Amino acid sequence: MELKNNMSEENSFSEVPAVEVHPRKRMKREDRDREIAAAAVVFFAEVGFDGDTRELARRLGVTQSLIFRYFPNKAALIERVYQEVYVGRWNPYWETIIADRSVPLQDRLIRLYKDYSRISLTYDWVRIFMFSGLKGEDINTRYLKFLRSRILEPIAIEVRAELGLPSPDEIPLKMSEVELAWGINSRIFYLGQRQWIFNVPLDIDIDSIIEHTIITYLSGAKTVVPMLIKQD
Amino acid sequence: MELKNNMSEENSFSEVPAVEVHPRKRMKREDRDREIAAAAVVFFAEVGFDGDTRELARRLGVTQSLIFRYFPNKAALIERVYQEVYVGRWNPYWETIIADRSVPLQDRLIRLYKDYSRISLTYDWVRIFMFSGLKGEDINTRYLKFLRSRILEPIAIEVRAELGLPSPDEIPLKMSEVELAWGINSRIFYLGQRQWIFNVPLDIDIDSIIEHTIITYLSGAKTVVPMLIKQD
DNA sequence: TTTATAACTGACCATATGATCAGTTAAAAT
DNA sequence: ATTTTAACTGATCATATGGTCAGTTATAAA
Repeated sequence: MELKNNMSEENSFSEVPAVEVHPRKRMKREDRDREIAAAAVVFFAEVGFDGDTRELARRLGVTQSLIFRYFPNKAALIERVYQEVYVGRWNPYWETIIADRSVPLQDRLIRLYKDYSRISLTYDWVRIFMFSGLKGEDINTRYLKFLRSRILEPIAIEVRAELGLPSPDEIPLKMSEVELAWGINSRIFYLGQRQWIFNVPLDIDIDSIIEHTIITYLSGAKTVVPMLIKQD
Repeated sequence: MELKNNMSEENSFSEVPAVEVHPRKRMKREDRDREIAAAAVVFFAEVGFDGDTRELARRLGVTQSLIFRYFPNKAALIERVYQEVYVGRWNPYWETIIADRSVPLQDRLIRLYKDYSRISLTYDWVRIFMFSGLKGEDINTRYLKFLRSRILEPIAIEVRAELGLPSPDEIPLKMSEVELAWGINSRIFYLGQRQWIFNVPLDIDIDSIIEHTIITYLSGAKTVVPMLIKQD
């Protein structure tokens, strides 16, 4: 098997110009804007939000003052990075997979998390997420609340159905059932942290781990959830 | 129930003086040294290692220059913080709990992780761990390798015994079995991150979550591990 | 080819921060 | 009470960094 040489495609059209260091000198406002934003994501993911704007400019092959002609101040640039990463990379498709009862639940969850991990186990994503969290930004809080309502609670509901237990209309979802679903996400996210933050390699491939995680979760849910919904 | 007024104990002896802002002016070298180190842990946990030494000094009620009479430079102070947090808080007792087969495995694991979480789900611990990881320090890598050999592999071995499967002498531990045990830690650690970094409150108490986590893990292991050790 | 537009630069400012050191003073030794 | 020790301060330096702005120049319109 040989790698396709995509160098030959260089002069093809592209909506978002890749972050090249030696392109033409002057760019259209919109293009340069996107270029700076994209480079900022990578740069801040690497060094954190205390990263020097001069260094960012150097990587872009541009003066530092130019950055401040596109963004009023550093905070605005960081805000833009959040938009790119948190808002821009969410895929509504994930929400639809979960409820599709024509597919076995185990398969749905595996498919969901394999796809989700392609975004959220990225170097950029994992590190930006941690840097912004540690900075005390509330965007993380909002993201996780969103995740809870769009992914975790739906999963807990499907588990009820799968196990032939009463629907949430009859017995409302317990917090502990949702907590159990957090377990999946924590597992996945930790993989990203090991890879991109702690530098501890994963010994087996991510897709296998995801499969085991889902199987473990469902297996555990079968044991634990019936107990949980009986408690007052 | 009333709060005990411990103000009256103020002039009692104490080995390590608490971080008081208005104690006597001059301290013995050893005491001040410990005081600075302790304050540095809290301070850097809060704001990160880019935190200003002047601000740290202000919190100690001391001049900034004093800090540099106790530590040659900021890097040395940070190194000291690592010692306090990583080395100083490890409890060898954890390693002994696991192998005590007079107690059911489930109980051992629950006891282990309840105790472990009292340290590693601390505001200071969780945040220092992330800040140092993001800074690229290899102490995190070393810590996790240590954790793997002292906690996770032993757990995987006990699971083998519990399930009546061949011992590691006969069939060596698979990476995937250890990966499964990582699942427990990832779950626990994520709780800490939600609390102390992402500001997403835990809806139920940590001890319950730990119990569910262990039950889920063992339940999943029963399903998955026999599969794993059969693969080539 | 000339003109008009706006992308871009270079020099500069104000402030923040790690680090140094000569000198001060509380507290222990005499 | 006096001397000695060492904990501590205050002023200062060098550099790094966010941000500004007058002026330059590539590029497209005329």
